[in-house]
Amino acid sequence: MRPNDLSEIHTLTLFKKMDENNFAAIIQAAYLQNFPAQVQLANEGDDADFLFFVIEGCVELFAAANGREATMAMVGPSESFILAAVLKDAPYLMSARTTEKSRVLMIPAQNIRDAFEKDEAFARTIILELAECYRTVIKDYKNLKLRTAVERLANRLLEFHCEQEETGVIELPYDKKRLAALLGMTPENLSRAFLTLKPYGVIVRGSKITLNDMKGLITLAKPNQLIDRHTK
Amino acid sequence: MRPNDLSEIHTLTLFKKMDENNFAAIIQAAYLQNFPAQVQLANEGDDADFLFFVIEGCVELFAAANGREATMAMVGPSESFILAAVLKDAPYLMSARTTEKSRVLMIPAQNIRDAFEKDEAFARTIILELAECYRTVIKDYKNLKLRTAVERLANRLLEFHCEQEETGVIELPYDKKRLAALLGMTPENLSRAFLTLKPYGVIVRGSKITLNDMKGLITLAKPNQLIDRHTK
DNA sequence: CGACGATTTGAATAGGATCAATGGGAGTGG
DNA sequence: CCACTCCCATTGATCCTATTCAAATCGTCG
Repeated sequence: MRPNDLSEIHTLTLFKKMDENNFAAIIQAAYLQNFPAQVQLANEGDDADFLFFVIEGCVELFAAANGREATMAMVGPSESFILAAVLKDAPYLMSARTTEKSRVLMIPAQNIRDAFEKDEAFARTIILELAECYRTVIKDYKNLKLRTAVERLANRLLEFHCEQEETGVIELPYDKKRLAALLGMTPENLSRAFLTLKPYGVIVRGSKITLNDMKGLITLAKPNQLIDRHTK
Repeated sequence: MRPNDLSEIHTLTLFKKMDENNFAAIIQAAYLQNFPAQVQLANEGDDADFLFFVIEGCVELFAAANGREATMAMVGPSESFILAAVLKDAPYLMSARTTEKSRVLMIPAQNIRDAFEKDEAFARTIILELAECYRTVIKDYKNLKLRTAVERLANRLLEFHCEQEETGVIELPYDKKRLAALLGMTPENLSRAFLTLKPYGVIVRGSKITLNDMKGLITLAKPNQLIDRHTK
């Protein structure tokens, strides 16, 4: 592992306040790997062998049952995934795959559990991280239960806008197929939802989306602090 | 607070391994109250003032937006709710109301946060509790995304059956309106879903449900360890 | 008994899903 | 550089599920 990588990893929320020795032990056991797109990193139902962090790139969390598949979340740089399974030493509830070329940190689950036994500060940090993850899922769940497909799309566009430069132009961070799955609809339906948003100043050209009527779009979307990540 | 109540509370997962002094401090600050049905205990958006435990009865967690309302979960005896908001000192993401006469333990949020700072064993217990809550929501989310309404109902019936005596007869623990909301459908649709299950041996009489064809029902429901609470 | 809310049933509608077919880029190989 | 191919995305048509609105029925509690 290069020193550069190491210092970057040390700035991850989960490790910031960690005791140096424990951090060193974890790093020693960890793998930092580059993966191409479409590599499956974890498989629903398997025992939790690793805790993962996306360092660069993007990972899709998904689940399958009854011949259907659903995208549960997209994980971006500096975010971890499947922390709960690792802590509980339980099977993964979701599978994970890269959606693009990605650099991923993998820490053996046992090392995480050891550290959490030994290192009090680490345990407290984990709590806050877990609590945040929990609240995020609750928000996603509310989003799905309380909004129509078009509303979900509108709010997602507003989130992308906030995450990016707020220039009025968005670049979709992954393809529309995945966006559709994430929003809980089919690709066909996503296309139609974009059409529905046209009167609200939403212009689609490939993966570039232009928002010409923020006010109108916001009126339609009714973003909500208790559902959406972005504050406004 | 009566000694009986006290010992019962001490057996709650969260407090079992807690240091006696810290436990005493928390109990001293706590309120154990009886509420009639339909009392709202927490309000979405308010700051988290209390951590709640249902001791007896039942509490509905719900959320509202855009003129719609969604039931998120039902909380039964010995279970806590809104732990994450309390730990993060953040606004509640859900509201809570009793659905029947209930006995509820309320612990001021600050006392929980203090204990979590001081008591290492408590902090570790909280992690496992939080991780479990997290996994539960993920399961609920998968349930909603991967199953049709009828499948959700069938699996819920199987869960009730496991929670109760497995005698082939279920007593619904709350009214059908709420069951429908929990399953993400309208009451009308729930009625129709019950009709759909008739060929699978599901007989409805008021709040009593008879399951005459477990095998058939299970074939339809396809219960799944990675979604449902009951194991089989 | 009467009133009210809960539940069921019926009919019409809307929102999404599915199936089928077409258009459009991005990458490959000549 | 261009043609080809493949996959993604769009569009159209149809189907199906679930919601909505309306009305009847059932049950429970005063």
